[in-house]
Amino acid sequence: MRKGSKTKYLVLGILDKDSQTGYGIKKLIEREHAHFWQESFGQIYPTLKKLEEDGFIVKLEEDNTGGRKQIIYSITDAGRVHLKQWLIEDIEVERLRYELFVKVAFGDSTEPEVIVKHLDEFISRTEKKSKHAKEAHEHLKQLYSHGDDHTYNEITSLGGLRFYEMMLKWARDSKDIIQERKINNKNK
Amino acid sequence: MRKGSKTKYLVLGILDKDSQTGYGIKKLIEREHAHFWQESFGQIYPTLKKLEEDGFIVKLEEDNTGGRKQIIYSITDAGRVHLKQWLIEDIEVERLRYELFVKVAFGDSTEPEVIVKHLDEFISRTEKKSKHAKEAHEHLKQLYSHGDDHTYNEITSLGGLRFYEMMLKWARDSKDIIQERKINNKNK
DNA sequence: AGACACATGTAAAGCGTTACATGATTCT
DNA sequence: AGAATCATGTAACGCTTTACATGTGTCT
Repeated sequence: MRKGSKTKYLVLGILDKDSQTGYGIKKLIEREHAHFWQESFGQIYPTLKKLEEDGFIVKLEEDNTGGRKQIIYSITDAGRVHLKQWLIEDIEVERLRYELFVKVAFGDSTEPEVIVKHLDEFISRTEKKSKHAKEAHEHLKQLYSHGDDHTYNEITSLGGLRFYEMMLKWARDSKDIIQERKINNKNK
Repeated sequence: MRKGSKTKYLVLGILDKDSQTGYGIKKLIEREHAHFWQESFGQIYPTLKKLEEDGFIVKLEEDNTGGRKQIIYSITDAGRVHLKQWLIEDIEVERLRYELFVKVAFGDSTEPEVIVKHLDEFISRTEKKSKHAKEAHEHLKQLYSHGDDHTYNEITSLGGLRFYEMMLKWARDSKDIIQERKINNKNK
C-alpha cells in the first residue's frame, strides 16, 4: 500500500502514444495534463534513466552529431505490459492543495478587501486557463467529428474546462457574498 | 520566491479561531479543509514546537495530571501579526494531482472497461463526499440565517460542494461517452 | 546581439507521508 | 474484553522542487 511516485507511469503513458525526448515529455505534461498533474525536469530525467535500466524504454535515436543534443525514447513491450498493469490498479492519489481556499477560510483573521483581492486575481488567472482549455476541448471535439478519435483526451480536457468554469463561478459568487455581507453592510 | 511549507499558517489560522490541541487541529483540517488541503501528524507536531519557539503560539493548558495527556495551544499577538502578514501575500500554491485523470487520459493503452470501472469507483467515492459537503454547507447557511456568521466557512464549503458535484457530473458524462463510442459501437 | 526556446542533467535542500512507539479513555 | 478514538511524538525514507551548469538553434 505504499504510495510510490507516479512519474514513471506518466512517462510510460506518454511514450505509448508517441516517442519523445525528456524535454518533450515535460512540455506535453504542461500542455495536456497540467489541469490535474505536474512533473519537473528533476524527476523526468532520472526516471527516464531508471526506466531504460529496467528495460521499459529504449533510446530510439541519439542526435548528437554536431547538431543539438537530443535523446528520443521509445516504449518497449515490457514497458507496455508494466503500464497496462498499473492502469488496472486502484486509484491511490487524489490530492489537491489550493492556497486560495485556505486564505478564504481564514477571512475573519483579515479584512474582507484582502480576500476580495485574492479572488479577483484568481479570477483573472483562471479566465485565461479556462479560455485555453475551451479552445483545446473544441479542437479535440472537432477532430472526432472528422474521424480522428481522441476521446480520452477530449474527456480529460472537458474535466479541466469544467473545473475552471466551476471555479470561476464560485469565485464570482463568493465575491458577491463577501461584498454584500461584509463590505456594503459595514454601516449596520 | 521560495515556496515554503504552509503548515504553520494552517495551524495559526485555526488557532486564531479557537485554541486547540495538535490532534484537534488535525481533525479540524480533516473535517473542514479536506476538500482542498491536507496535513499529517508528522508535520503538525513539529510545526507546533517550532511555532512555540518562535513565540507565535503558547501552551495554554497542559493536562497531564493523572488524566489523558493533552496540550492546548493558543495564538499570541505575534502569531496573529504573522498570520495577517501571510494572508496579504500573493497566492503561490495551486496544485492538484488526480490519478484518475491520468488513467483516463491513457485510456487507449488499455480496455475501455478498465476506465469505466475507475469512473464507477470514483462516482461512488465522490457521492459520499458530495453528500457530506452538502450537509455541512446547509448547516453553515442555516447558522447564518440565525445570526451566527460563518460566511468564510460557508464559502469554502460551497467550493467543496460544487467541486464534488462537477466531478460527479463529469464522471457520469465521461462514462456515457466511453460507452457510446467505445463499447456499444464495437461492432462497427 | 540579445532574448528565448530547445535540450540534458545533477545536487542540495526541504517537504511530506508512513510507520512506529506509547499510553489513556470511551464505547460496544 | 476488545475496538475505536483521543493524544503526543520521532525517525526513516522517499518524493519533489529549485537552483545550477552547460550548450545549441531560432527569431527579431
